[in-house]
Amino acid sequence: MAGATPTATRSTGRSTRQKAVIDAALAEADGFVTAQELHERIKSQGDRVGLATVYRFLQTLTDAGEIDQLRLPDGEAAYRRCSRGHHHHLVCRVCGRAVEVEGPAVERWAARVADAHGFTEVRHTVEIQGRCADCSSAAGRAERM
Amino acid sequence: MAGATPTATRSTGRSTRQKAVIDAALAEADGFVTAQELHERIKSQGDRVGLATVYRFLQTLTDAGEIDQLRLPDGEAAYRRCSRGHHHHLVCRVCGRAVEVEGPAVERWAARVADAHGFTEVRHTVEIQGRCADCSSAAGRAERM
DNA sequence: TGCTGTAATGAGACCCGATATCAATATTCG
DNA sequence: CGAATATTGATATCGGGTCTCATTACAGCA
Repeated sequence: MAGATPTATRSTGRSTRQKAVIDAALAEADGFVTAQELHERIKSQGDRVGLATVYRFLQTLTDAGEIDQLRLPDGEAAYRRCSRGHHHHLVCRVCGRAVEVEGPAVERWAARVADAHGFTEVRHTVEIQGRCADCSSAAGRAERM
Repeated sequence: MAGATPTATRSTGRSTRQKAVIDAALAEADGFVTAQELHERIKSQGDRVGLATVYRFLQTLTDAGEIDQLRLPDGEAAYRRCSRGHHHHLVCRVCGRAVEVEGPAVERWAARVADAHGFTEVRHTVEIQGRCADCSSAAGRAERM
């Protein structure tokens, strides 16, 4: 654990202790984490980083394209280190578990459709929500209010 | 056991003037609208419906599957009347013009991906944003402020 | 190496979307 | 018609996320 990543200097501004901590916590986090969760995680590690800084750095990383941001069903933002370039997410609306999926077909479709309508500088958002296997087999529709 | 919830048709409850107004406003709105926009729209029509009621009814309709709820990039919730015909939108990020597009290929892709991961009760959201032909030929960088 | 300009930090105020509260009101049904 | 109760709505409240601004720390320069 002590093996703090050397934190390579990125194009995200000056190198600071806080950025290194956030970066490491993000790396350790398996799956998606919200800014608040990340903040808690850091605190429980004994480190101290302001919540605002967590939000700021996550935003910076998102802008730099180094992490991926998505919205949980309730609108809260979640982040994850994105391994590859462009991909989409399949999110369980019950437990929030997310799976990264790729869709070359979708990319082509989007590009084709946009082009056909004369649109440029195109970006698209694809979110698939459902109920994952675990949440389906379990008492899925126990209570619904 | 216990009295199996009749559940029959837990429609949208009693019929009230407010629900009719919201429903009508939702029908007039072409594309997506947020709860607040809908509330404003209703007020400017001379009708009076509480904001809480707008939120409540939109939630009810969403639960009943009569409208679709999606999240705007900033996390705000937007709603759209869910017509039997499923389609998506191509939106110009400059002038806001929207074009309805269909994508059978995307539907199949989404279904296949979800199935491959064991997800059920799947729904998906696809939004394509770009700069339309008019806004491309015109001023280049008129980013919003 | 020490100094200095400036980006970065952080505690808390603040913003705003969404929900909860609860008395008053409207709707449905016997 | 009148009772039972679902619904409404003004407002309080909640919570995620951003902004402010004095303080701190990084990095380049002499």
